[in-house]
Amino acid sequence: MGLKFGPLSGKSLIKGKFFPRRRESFRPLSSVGASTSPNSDTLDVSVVSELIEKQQWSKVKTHLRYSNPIELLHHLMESEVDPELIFRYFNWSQRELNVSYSLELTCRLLHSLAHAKQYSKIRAFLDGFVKKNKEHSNFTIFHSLTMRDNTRVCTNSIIVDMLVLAYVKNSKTRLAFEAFKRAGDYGFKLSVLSCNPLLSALIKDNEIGYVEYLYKEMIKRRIKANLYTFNTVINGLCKVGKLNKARDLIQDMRAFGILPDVVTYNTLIGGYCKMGNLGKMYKADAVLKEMVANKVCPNEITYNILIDGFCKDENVLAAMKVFEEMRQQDLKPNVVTFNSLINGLCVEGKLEEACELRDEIFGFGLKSNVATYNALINGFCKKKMIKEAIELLDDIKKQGLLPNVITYNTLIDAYCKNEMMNEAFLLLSLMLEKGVFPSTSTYNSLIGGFCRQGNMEKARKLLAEMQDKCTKADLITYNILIDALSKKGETRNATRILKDMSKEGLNPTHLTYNTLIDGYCREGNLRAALNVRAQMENDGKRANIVTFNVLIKGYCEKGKLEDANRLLNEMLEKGLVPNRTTYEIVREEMMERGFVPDIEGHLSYVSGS
DNA sequence: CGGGTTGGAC
Repeated sequence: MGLKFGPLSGKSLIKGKFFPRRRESFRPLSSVGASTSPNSDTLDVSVVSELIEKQQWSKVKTHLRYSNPIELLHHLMESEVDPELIFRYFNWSQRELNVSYSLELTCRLLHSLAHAKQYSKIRAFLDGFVKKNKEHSNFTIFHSLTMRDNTRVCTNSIIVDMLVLAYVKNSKTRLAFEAFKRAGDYGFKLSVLSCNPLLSALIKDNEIGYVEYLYKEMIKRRIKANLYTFNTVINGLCKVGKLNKARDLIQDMRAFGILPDVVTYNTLIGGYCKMGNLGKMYKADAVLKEMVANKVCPNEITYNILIDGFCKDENVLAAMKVFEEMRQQDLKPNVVTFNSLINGLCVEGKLEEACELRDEIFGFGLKSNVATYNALINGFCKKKMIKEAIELLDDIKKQGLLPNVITYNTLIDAYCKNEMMNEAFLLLSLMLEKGVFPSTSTYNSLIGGFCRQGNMEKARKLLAEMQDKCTKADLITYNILIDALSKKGETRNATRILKDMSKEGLNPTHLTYNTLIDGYCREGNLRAALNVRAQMENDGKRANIVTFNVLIKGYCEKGKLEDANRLLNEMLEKGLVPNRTTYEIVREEMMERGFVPDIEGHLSYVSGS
């Protein structure tokens, strides 16, 4: 391997301007050995590398009088110097001499590190690199990686793998995803080791569309998916309620020779438990049976998921049965188990039983935690027993526990819902005093409180304040504002908010659109209401039962009963089943005015159910 | 070569 960059004396990149060569007048004060005496303009690489190894940086510095740092790096790389030592010099010179190396040179160093299997060094470098990197796009990075033909695609792939991982670790998921996409064009073959964390990050960001894309792309590129990959993707699908797709994936994994494990089934059971619909626990139970049939043994987490599911279904009795079964299986309940049960009792309003259960935790060799108290506080708040809830705040401290953001949010929300805004703000200052940072939920409660009072000015002010503090407004924030404005008759402003949220990259839901449609209907502006419906369907969201109810009511109130009847028929054609609200509208708004709608036949069914 | 999946409270 020849010196590509020529003898150092001839091709100084900085032309001696900043590192003037004063061969005659300069003598080092000390040196490692006789040969280190800089008496020629040829640099002895072995000497410099020895200095680097001993971390004698001031001496390395003296050698830089005869060459510049970039040349020295070139020189070290052309010699057989240990890449780890070169890397040390690279870091030191960047830090202490403020040298900035070209991307190409940096990539060459990464290659030699990869070749020497110094992977942790590459990871450390890339971590720092993505933290501060503002000037290099994935495109330029990939370009630099492939510049030299003496490198292997496989070495590059490892580096790109680690780059993706570094992006993910530094919460730059968008860049990680972009790198993944581009990697395919460059022929880099990524591995599960970066794909799996990327999948998890995308799920955390609610980017399920990208999760599905990534999964399909992995199969296409023959990146070997493993059990974690499947479990992660299944988790993503469950999070957005795509349970059928999640189940299909279990078939996919079998086709790949990977068998579902306890995590797979727990995830799927959890997915069913989190659904809001009726009979969800029946489906969750079916998965449990399937799991056992496939010889996968339920663990503590399986039972906790089921117990929580039944509790959320307001069926503490069933939850208690599962709890008993759990103990029969010799599985130990933990504090999560109890918290779920306590929460279930609280939701059913059984506060005494909930408190009793809290007292039993200790007997199981367990200690209650802040979540235990949060569940209780929530129970008292929902019964409007705010004084008792506040007293629990003292109990938390007595137990040596610390209230967290959820504790404060629960109480602030209770104050806001009971029009006690002053108390709510007192708690806000208390939490700030204690160093607990308000979350989006905190602001949502406060904004909701002002909206309830019809004080839109203060609500908007809070929205601005939260954005100032980098607390992101979420879907709920916008829904609250749109709802309040619609109900106040400020539909124009509500529409403006809808536009704002889209600008923020938040997708309006059925609820968002329906709220706005309701606002226009209340104003009697049916044309605008229909426009919003069209916009919603454009957005891929089909009118649901609420949409129709709101519109039908709007038409009835304008006396346009024929049009209301037409909507009723359309609703049935679309396979939507009228609910109680539909029935009430038809009875109160249509039949009392002597109008008999076509769907009369359906009504007896609805009213009877 | 390295990383990673499931459970509780607003």
